[in-house]
Amino acid sequence: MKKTRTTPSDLSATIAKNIRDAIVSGALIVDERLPSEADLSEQFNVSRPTVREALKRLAAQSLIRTQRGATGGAFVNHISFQDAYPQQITTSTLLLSMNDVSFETACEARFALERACAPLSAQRRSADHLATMRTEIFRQSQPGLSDEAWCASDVSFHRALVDGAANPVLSYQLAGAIEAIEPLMNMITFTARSRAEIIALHTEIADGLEDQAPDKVDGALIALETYTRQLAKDVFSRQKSAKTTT
Amino acid sequence: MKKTRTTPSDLSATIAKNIRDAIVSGALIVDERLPSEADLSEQFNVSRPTVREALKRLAAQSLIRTQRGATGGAFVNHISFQDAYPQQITTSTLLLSMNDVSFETACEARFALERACAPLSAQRRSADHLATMRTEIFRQSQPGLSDEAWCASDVSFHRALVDGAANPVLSYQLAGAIEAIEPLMNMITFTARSRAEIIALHTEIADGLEDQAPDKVDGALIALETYTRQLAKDVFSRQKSAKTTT
DNA sequence: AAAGAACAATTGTAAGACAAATGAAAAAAA
DNA sequence: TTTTTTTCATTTGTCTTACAATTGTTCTTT
Repeated sequence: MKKTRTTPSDLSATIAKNIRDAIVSGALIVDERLPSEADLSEQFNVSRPTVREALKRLAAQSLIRTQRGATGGAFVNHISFQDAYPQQITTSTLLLSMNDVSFETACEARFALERACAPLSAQRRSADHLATMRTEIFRQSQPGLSDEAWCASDVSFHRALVDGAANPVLSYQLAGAIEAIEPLMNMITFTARSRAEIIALHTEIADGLEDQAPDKVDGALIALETYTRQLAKDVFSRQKSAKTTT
Repeated sequence: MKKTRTTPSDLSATIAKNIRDAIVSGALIVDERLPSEADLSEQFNVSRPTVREALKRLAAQSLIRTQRGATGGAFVNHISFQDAYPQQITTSTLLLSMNDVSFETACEARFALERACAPLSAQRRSADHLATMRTEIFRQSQPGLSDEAWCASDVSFHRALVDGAANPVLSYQLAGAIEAIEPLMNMITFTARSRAEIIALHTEIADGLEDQAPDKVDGALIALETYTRQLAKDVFSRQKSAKTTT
């Protein structure tokens, strides 16, 4: 071994970490302008392309934004919950698809989190949230609704429930769980019969929230979870038997 | 306007999105090798530095890893929950610090999520989880414990609770919530008196889990939330009065 | 004084070069 | 023949230089 090699021979990663730490620790505050790429390359003793690679890493995490022109540069980004949603969803989706998470596990997590929101939502939900849920229930009852549209409506319904809790931290956390699991849900809610059952439970949930009756909502969510898991079990066993007969 | 300008004049972002979509959609599978940077720059008709900026964006999201050498290149990464934790925590931390999330809101979310895990944990917690919790409680009872060590121990305790639910999706979601809120918690748990109270509640939680008594755990968590919020209120009002007298 | 033109600063992109790593193939030695 | 060494080709990591595009500022002209 020639050198101690504390650096992982990846300057752009090192520089990115350096700047990221400065942002997280508060040394760089929101909307503050970073030194220009030329200045940074001098400070860190690297070339401009290397600095740029580091900045792109940070941009990928929405930590900075860049602007061209005379007064341009890289600025510390204000990360809103809105901005963080897509990243959260992308990561959650990949985590589920790459780690052999069973439907059971994903479903359990999703409903556990959603049930955590329900009491708060029953307490605070606005007329808007209730209206959204009623609208989505109506949409779901339309016979011609495509599977994709059904799923989108289902997501909207449950997001309204979660948003009703009026806690952005919860909404953010739940967004990943609900949206990432939706593709898995797609497979099991395509028959008219299951739709009718789910609509009935959705109605019970909306009623419970309107009446500010957390127990009623909780019961409906438990029923919905049970029903969903039963449907999934049926679908999977049917797939298996179809495979053996072929 | 000269052009339609669908491209935001940010080639590396466009290329990154292109490849990211291929990964998320499953067109590129785990451990598959991407074309070399030279090939990619030909395919996308851009220079190699631009391709590299795109790849660094993906690397920042842990979507790919790169390797030098003859058989090297960029490979689609297998994202484990373990890998995703730090990103989740970084993002959550910044979201809290940048969005004026009140302590009340953060605290409410954290305990709502944790209480969602508690029944599952009471059902499935292993001896290991219980042992970890007992160990941390013991550590917390040591008089000389620094504030930092106390907080770290507190995090370990609650993570053991959450991990006891044996649901990686829940553990992942909670990691962000618990760890990101910890800095806020730091401010309020520094007196011996509050430590003693918290240790008592921790013990109640551990007992409840050991006895597989979810209601007992839930009660203790509610008490802990109430106590924490009361402490926070006291600290803030004291800060305010200190400010006015100065 | 107002409008327009030139200017300067900064990021975005390109091209070419060399260094470093690394596996594979070829050559040499046992 | 088998093992070790050497060479080599491929690929990423980094640097240098250059130019294009954008945009606020300053100067000039009307």
